[in-house]
Amino acid sequence: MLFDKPDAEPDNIASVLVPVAVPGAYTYLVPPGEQVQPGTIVRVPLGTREVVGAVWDIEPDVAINPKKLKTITHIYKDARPLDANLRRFVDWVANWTLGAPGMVLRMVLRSEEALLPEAPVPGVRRIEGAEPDRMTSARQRVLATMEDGLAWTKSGLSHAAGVSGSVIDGLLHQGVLEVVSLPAALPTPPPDIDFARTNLNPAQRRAADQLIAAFDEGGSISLVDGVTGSGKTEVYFEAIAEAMRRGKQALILLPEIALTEQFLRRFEKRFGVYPAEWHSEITPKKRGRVWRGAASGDVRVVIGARSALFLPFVDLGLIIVDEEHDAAFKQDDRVPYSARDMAVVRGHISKFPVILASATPSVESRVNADLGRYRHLVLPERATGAAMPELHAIDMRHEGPERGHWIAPRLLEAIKGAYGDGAQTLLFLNRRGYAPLTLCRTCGHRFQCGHCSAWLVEHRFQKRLVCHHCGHFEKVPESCPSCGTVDSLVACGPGVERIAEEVCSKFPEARVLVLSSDLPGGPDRLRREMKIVEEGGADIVIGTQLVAKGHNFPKMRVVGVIDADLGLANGDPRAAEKTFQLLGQVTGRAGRVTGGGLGFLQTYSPDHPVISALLSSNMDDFYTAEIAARRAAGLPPFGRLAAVIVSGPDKVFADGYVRSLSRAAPRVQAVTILGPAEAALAMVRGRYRFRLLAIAPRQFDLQGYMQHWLDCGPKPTKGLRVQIDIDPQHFL
DNA sequence: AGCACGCCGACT
DNA sequence: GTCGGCGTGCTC
Repeated sequence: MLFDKPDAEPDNIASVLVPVAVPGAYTYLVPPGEQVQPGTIVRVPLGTREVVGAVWDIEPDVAINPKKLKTITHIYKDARPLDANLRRFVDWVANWTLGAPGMVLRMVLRSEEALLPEAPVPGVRRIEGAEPDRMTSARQRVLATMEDGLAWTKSGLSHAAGVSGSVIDGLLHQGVLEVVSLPAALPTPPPDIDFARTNLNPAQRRAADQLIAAFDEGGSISLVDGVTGSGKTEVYFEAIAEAMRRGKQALILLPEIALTEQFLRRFEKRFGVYPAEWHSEITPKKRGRVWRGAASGDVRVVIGARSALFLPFVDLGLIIVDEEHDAAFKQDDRVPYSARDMAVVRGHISKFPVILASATPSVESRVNADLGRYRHLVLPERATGAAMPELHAIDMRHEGPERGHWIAPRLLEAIKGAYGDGAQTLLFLNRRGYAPLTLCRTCGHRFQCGHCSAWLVEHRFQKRLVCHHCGHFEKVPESCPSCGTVDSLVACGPGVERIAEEVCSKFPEARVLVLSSDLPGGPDRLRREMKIVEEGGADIVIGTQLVAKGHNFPKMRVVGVIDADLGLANGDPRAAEKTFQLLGQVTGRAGRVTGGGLGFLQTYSPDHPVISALLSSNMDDFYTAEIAARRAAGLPPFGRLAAVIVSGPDKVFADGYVRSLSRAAPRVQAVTILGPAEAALAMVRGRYRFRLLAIAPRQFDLQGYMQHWLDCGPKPTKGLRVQIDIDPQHFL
């Protein structure tokens, strides 16, 4: 076929990545007289609408009829083109996740406001020589405040001079002041490297020095592995200071939940200002400012949730992933990625250091450290000098509480002691509601969710039976729906509400607080209540896993884990790891500032490697045992490939399926996690050992799918997501 | 007939 | 991801 459209000469066309799930870039005509380069952000027609995309380096692989080509409708000249490293990163992530590059680009271009320059702020300035008709004391104060001749915003001026806005309006009206345009405000002023130097203890100093030395290595990874309270944050703050000294920007990634006021205040204490924030709840206006600030270099330090990893930093020189073991770094929808792994990739591409920090590192990070791929920096002691809490097992087989109670006598004694001294106790049980299972005493009927076959959990405050899997709920009935007997329903096992009931009966005078995500009032109430605990406004706190994260409770002396075995046998190959991390974080809350914390683990299996490692306070015991256990179970070596695959079109259904599967066949284990194209390919090519641990909700030929993918290239398949948890180290 | 809903394919 | 087209099935 002959295409002879003279306009479609190569210099008039451009590859544009559009934010939709198509396999590659599309071709557009560049408007006459205009110029674009790779990275230029443009608006293009796509189907019936217009979308924002970016000019890309890759050539479209299908030649299309030049007559079909549409023309770029707008070039965002005020937005800095995305640099080559960021473009490589986008391509890399797309390849890794089997996703469309356009969908990854979409994560970069998530702020529409960012693409246009911010409207200048109106301000006022003194007109040289002009005087008001009458001088009043309010006018006097305004003019005195403006002595320096600089321009002010109206609100800033009225505040500074202590007058109302109408005084300024009056002066404007008289021609004494004029309206001028002020440049838009920065999202935050630059941090001051020398604002308040921290006194580091020798271990912290050594770690900080190594992090600083890492800047000369052009891209290396450090695992900062320190017990709760060891001052990891202060140590990596020194790396941030070093990045700034070298004129580089820094990014701190935190799991969403930990984006707390508390952390921002710590940053302010060291650097004099709050860092720029980036997370899902930031307002569009601020979002635009931070995006633009990152791209222009006006913003030097960003603290954000995982999506901050896709900001277009002009000169990024450091990424810190704090609480690197946290599952919140994994995105499960749209482009499934692990921000921790992709941070490592971004650092590798741009050749700058990446720091992973945790008191309970993930097994794969520990393995990478042991193998020498990561620099391993250990902070063995609390920075304050406070001792680590003394942990004790309470063997429920021998010293458990009486029937129908859940707190063992020894733990009760400890609570009593702390309460008597005015110190706080935390009781941890990772189970919301009153009781996890309700059954009929007469006929044995068990309340089950009609959607997903999980047990319905009684929530006594709300008078409901709730499915914790799919959110389905129903009223607690008066009589058994199966045999009709009235008053025959019995609650089995404890939830936090039931523990609270027991605590209240044993300590009727104590101030008892339940911290659970499902209580009415939402995040605001939780934030308030966390603050109450922090300030000592509660004596006994009963909490689910949300007490494990982010917050620091300085007055907590005793921590009691009601059921330390919970979660150890739930069919997830990471069960031991997750439990270790959770209990490690929770028990770390004890005695963090006030010396001599006490921890109790109520357990039926005190010899389980997770429990005994926690008791020995030697974290290495856990990693050694866990690595050996996974080897023995035939799981592939870490960093090669762990696990599996599959969630179906309906994730709830898939989860329910996996649960019932592991109940029916305890040896079948399942995980759903994130993963890479290369791993899938390697799997098909037989380069890696793997074991299929879970099965898709429907009969699914994984091997066949992968082969097809190999033969025909990536093809989005409806209703299927391939998710493999693998460490990108092998592919860098 | 008229419309709500779901599935499918195209989008340069 | 988003839209339009088209089929199915149900209601005014």
